[in-house]
Amino acid sequence: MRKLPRAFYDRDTVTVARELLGTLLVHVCEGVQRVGRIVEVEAYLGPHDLAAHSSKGLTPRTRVMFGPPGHAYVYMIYGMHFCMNVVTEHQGHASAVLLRALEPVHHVQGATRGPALLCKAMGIDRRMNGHDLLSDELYIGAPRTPPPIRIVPARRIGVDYAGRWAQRLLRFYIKDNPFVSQR
DNA sequence: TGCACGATGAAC
DNA sequence: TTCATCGTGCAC
Repeated sequence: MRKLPRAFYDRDTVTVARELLGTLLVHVCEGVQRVGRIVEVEAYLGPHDLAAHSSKGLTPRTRVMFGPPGHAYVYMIYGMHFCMNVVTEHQGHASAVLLRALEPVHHVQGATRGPALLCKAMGIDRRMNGHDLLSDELYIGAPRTPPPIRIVPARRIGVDYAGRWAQRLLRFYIKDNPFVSQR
């Protein structure tokens, strides 16, 4: 499988978010290669985006978002779940794409509709925070023959506190795909 | 040093 | 609609 190069991530975050749809997330964990097709994502544009964690500035938690593109930003939410992002754009821009739902492809067990369920099913936790996505353990690949897809823009989930930023259509999912999260 | 709250999910 | 559960960021 063709591993997405650094240059893929080092672009406009909305472009990266849209083009991530249909690609394959791969995590090799304890000898097991888990693969899932990305079917739903959200773009977080940077410190000016009040829904983005990086809007709090450079802190120990948001450090990875401020780093170079093509790395995993994994954080704990509600004291019990993990969510995975892909860092985008050049160093210091502090933007990322949240992976919200997967379609199981290989060695994926359990529900994958929702950012925390996705991480659980793929075996991704805080240990993967800051991990390079050009590594052999965790990466995203392009399918050889990507099927045509229709992309639907929507409001991001759970960011009502972000004022007008909550209204922006920065969530994207594959139309009619049954693995897109409900809500 | 304390405290309110969250890019969620599941149960009721 | 409520709750589980804890790291973060910010107030004091």
